[in-house]
Amino acid sequence: MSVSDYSGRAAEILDVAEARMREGGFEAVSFRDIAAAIGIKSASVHYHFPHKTDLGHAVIERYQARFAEQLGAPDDPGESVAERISRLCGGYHDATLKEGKVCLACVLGGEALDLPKALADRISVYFSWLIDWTEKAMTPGGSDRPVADLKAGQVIASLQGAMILAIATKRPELFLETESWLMRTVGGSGPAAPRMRSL
Amino acid sequence: MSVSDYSGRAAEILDVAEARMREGGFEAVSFRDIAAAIGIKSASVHYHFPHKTDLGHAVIERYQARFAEQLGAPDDPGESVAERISRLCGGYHDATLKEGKVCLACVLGGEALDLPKALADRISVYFSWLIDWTEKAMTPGGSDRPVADLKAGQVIASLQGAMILAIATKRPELFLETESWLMRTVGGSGPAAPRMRSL
DNA sequence: TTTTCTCTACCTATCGATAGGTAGATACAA
DNA sequence: TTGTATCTACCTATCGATAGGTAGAGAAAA
Repeated sequence: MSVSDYSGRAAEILDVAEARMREGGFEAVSFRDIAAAIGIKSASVHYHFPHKTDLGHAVIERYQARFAEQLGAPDDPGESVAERISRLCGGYHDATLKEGKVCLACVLGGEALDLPKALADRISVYFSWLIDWTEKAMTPGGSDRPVADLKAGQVIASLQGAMILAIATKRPELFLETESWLMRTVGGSGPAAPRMRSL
Repeated sequence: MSVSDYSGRAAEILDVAEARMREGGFEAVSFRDIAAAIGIKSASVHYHFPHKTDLGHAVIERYQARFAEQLGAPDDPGESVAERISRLCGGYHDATLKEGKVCLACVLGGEALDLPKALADRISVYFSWLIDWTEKAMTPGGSDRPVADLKAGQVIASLQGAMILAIATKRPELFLETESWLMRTVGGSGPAAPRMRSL
């Protein structure tokens, strides 16, 4: 049982908090909003998450755990680089085009300088973890150096930046062009044929 | 006299508002904060900018005008692509490493879904303008198609994303690797030799 | 005298947070 | 089986702080 397994009310609260956070950042989350959305009182939200920082921290923690599960292992030798990068892009793709929202870390990263220190630190950890995953994912099994003349940080930066542009301008092609470019550039040289996702 | 020429109190107010906005987004700006920072009363801020949306709009307007001046013409035939892209990167470079803050559009873009409509629309216009500038800048004089297998939107997305990563993780190299990659990839094939900025 | 700017003195709404209480379930001993 | 205790999951009511915004007076320059 991980620290990020929530059920019942607590999970409902985190769902609403995460959605609000991805729309307007940490300051856009309010105990009253959450309570009203669920149909309880704000004091009950405080029962589950005493301080706002606790709530924010739990949201990020669960978010990363869920994404990690979705991404899977970055170093499974039975898998091609293309398959891994396809899963990475898929996460961003769904967030941008299906959910129509920017990813959590993107919003919080933008306002990191104004976040409670605990949250700013947690976001920093999230980014480092994701870059680390991507670097491993870009390294083909049996090799010791990543594919492509592109660092893992650049891959993540491209996805995040494209996501913001696409959402803010309501022009999904601004994300799609980055996604297909990444699949060509980073995912194109794995041992297995790139299995393109349906776009 | 442009709409973005402000002086005296109004300019002071915009300076503080812009700084706060770049740290914590639109919601982090408050009339009381601004007034206290300058040494006047919040009602006086309302005199210059009646509503918060007016203030936000003026900040973006002035921000774009200043950046446009810094970028110069994207189609001066006497200039290489490298020189133009170098100026573009330079703007982001200074914001990230000298000012230590994410750029304005980046923060506001992240919370675009929660912004007053007038501001969300204005940010969208800003992004479209910047992508347009970059597309022109990537097209060498006398040619009709851009240099490099990279669209203008991807260049901006990379810069913005790298900026967020660098600030949120306090790892400037995450920005620098994108900057030098862009100079190699996009700026490297202009008629004049790429004049590298001091990094 | 009119315009420009800043002031004092408010307003209402909302924020995160706390105190204190309660209904219901569970557990355990007499 | 009854009485006591404890825990969970909420509740109402309220706190001080802060948000954006307004009315009207005062000062100073044109």
